[in-house]
Amino acid sequence: MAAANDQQDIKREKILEASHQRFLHYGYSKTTMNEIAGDLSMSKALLYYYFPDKSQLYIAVMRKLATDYLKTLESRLNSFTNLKEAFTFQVNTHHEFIVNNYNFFDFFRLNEQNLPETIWQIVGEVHSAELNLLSNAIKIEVEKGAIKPVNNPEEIVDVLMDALHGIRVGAISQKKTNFPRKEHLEEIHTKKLLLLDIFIKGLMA
Amino acid sequence: MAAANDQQDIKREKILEASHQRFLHYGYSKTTMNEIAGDLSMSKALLYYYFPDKSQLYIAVMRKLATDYLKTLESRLNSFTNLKEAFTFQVNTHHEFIVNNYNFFDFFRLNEQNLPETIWQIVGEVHSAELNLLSNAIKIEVEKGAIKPVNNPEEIVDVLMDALHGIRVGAISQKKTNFPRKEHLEEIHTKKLLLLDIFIKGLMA
DNA sequence: TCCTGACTTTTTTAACAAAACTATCAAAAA
DNA sequence: TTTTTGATAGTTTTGTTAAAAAAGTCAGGA
Repeated sequence: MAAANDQQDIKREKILEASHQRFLHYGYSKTTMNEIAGDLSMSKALLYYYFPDKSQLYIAVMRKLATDYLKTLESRLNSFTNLKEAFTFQVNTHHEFIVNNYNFFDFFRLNEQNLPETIWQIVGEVHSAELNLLSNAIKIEVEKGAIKPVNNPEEIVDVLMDALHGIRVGAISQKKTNFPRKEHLEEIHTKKLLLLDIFIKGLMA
Repeated sequence: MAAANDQQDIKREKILEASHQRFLHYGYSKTTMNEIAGDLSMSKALLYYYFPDKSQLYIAVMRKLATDYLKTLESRLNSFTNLKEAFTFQVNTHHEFIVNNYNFFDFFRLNEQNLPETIWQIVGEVHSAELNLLSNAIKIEVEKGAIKPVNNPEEIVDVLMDALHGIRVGAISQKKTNFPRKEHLEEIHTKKLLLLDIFIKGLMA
């Protein structure tokens, strides 16, 4: 029984890997179930044996990415001594995550409206996990007496995350697709670090 | 000659007003040239005598709004004694502007991609005017010795404006239309003031 | 120079068929 | 009994066309 499940899990894992590659290179809408099946030399029907439908498959991949991302954050975030390092680590990790999976998220760029609810659920989970981790970092600093008491850390972090999210490139701030282009990610990252620097100073003040 | 032009200008102004009302209530795509002409009891053809086409008409209205908005900012912005008041005034004025013209901008919500280039030009102009006004406010503060020297005020203000722009509502930060709903504007405004508060402190530090 | 009614051109909408893809299922293989 | 597949059913996307609506033009009148 355990062996059978192991086998299943391995196969599920293989499917997730192949799907991830396809989604990463071609995005959601330009990837067909036939292609994924073909990559694995299996029939399309088998995919449906392991996953209920295409969107669930995509979501499973996304959930895996999200879990890995959060694991990375979690493992290091409370090991930092000062607040700035912790936040910088978050910004850097986030940047890396986006760069590495840029095409994967074409789903968001294209389908901007009406995405499956589960997607937003994952986004929400990640967001609140980040929010928890970061506001916790603030609380620890407060307890250590490193910064003066903050009445609502969650609110602060929420604003900061929105602000970071708002960083765009170029003078024409809201132009075009709202989703940053890949070639701008580095510039955006730099601007985020600048914002973070000022924001942290503002918190300490 | 002057009289003739005055007459023309008055009529142009009337057309702009009527168009503004229509665009404000019904948005760009749900407003027809026939309706605007009807409001003014004139023929549609006359509209085309004064404006080359519908989008130019819309743009003219937008340019007027932008000019008024900037005039408001300009007139008061260098009369403030401290930086925080100046920036707060900007945020408040911007908020008011958006609230008062919310439906006017449905053009942006719907047509998200491929807007006429001129629109982005206006957006760009407003953006850089704001950027100038605000970074000037910083420079003045520096000269007065109120805050310590800043090596690149424009960059700072650019980041701040992006950050403010990024403020969204609710935990699920990037959900839905990317354009805030009207009922969320107040909450967003409050969050912006919070961000501004921290940011300014960070600048002073 | 300002204005209009009638006209032309372009865009939007609706209906529908063809193609592409998702999803299902009975049955074969392991 | 679990895993796999070929055949096929169902759905979404794409392409086509015709009608309606709106944008845009123009010759001519005041």
